[in-house]
Amino acid sequence: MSSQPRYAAIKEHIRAQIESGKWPAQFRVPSENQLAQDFSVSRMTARRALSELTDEGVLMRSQGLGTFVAEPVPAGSLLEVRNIADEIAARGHSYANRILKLEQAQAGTEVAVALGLAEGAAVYHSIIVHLDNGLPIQFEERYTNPTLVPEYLQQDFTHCTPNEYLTRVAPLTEVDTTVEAVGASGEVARALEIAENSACLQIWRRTKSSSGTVSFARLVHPGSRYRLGAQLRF
Amino acid sequence: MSSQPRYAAIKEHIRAQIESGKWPAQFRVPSENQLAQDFSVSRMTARRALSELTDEGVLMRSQGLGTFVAEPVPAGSLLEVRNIADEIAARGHSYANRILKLEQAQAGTEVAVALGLAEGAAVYHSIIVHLDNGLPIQFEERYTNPTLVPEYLQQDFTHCTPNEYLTRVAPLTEVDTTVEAVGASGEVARALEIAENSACLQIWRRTKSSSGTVSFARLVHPGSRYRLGAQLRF
DNA sequence: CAGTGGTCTAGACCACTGG
DNA sequence: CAGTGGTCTAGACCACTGG
Repeated sequence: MSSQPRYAAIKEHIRAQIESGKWPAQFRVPSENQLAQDFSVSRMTARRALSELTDEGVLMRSQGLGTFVAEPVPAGSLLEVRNIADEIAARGHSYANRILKLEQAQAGTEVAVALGLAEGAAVYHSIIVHLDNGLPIQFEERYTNPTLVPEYLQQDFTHCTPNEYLTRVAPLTEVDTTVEAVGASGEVARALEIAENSACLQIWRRTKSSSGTVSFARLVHPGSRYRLGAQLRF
Repeated sequence: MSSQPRYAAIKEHIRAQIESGKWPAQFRVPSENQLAQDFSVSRMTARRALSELTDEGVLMRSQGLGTFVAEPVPAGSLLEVRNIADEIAARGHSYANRILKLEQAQAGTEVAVALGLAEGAAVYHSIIVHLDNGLPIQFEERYTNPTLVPEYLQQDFTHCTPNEYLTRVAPLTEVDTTVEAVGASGEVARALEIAENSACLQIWRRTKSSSGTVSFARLVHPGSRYRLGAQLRF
């Protein structure tokens, strides 16, 4: 509960003000000294909250002037986290999936780091293949933090994707995305019904809510059947 | 000269060790206490250097274990159009390129549609391979509208990338981006020095300025040598 | 001038890892 | 156990901005 560091609590408070609209873009946030007084912490701790939010693009700072709420980043559809079932439905196609795995597992190094857990800690592990008009279009391997989403294994993912479920029970506050091209491994090739080593778009996605890192997913799409798009305006 | 903060000097020193190869990936870097002693600073200042490099993805830290050099991951941004030469320079690597083509051509159907010209109209066509530390990292094929950028063919692209030149002469107002995975064609494989059909990240980019569609580019990256990343916050 | 953020110190206590 | 990183304090001096 109160295991959260104090600087994190201050960050959360500031985020909440911005999200509620109480602090719009260009709003001047309290100074380091003011926050230190309000939260009964040292100035260095208040400063850490402001500095990290600045690094994250949420705030802007100017020496002698103060700290201000930054303009929200414009994001194209490439950058939204969309639910694959909705995407397929929007194209007027039929959606279906195959649940290949849904179990508890132990976190390996990479998963532990991504979820902020100890190596070997219990995690929920799912592998689901999503079909567009009967054709496999996404291989979704996902590791979920059991502490934050204890009911994960009990869900019926045939009618509600993990993405849909997770965004409902743990609203997203932050998403890290990496996109790369890889050749299909044997496991992925079989699941997607494509040739081994054929080019695939692989997306790594780490989703966080206010309570911590919720989930870490690898999404693999056959290169021939999927594209990501975005329109940016300046 | 000495106007540089001390934590920045420590960061620079660590970066130099990594770039010179003296500290390879997984190498254990000196502890906070050790650095504090070596540089005659407080632990908090040494810590700041390590923390910032960790946030930047250069180092990895584990409580009780130590701080280690991270695996290098070149990552472009999904959110902005960056100049590949700047990206490479930002990683502390050397940039070079090979100009394979720079000529006038006739627009095919796809190019004509993308640039909003008639089929068969004159366009400028360039193919340039960009190298990161001597390793091909991007195959850039670009079609440019001669009406909007008449001086394109006269540029010296060995020292200024097309991207850099175009953003200078025709400031961007809009960019359409599509990302997909493809197997390398023979031409691309030869230029990037990779095996044919190996997985590549292919980016289509149409850039517009206030006067119209300036340029249409296809950027192909070896899957193993490039990633796109984005951090989104809500 | 008072207030702001930027840097820095010399301590402290804690959780965690390995031997 | 000694060593590591994670958090935090209560001070300090500085450069910068506005009034």
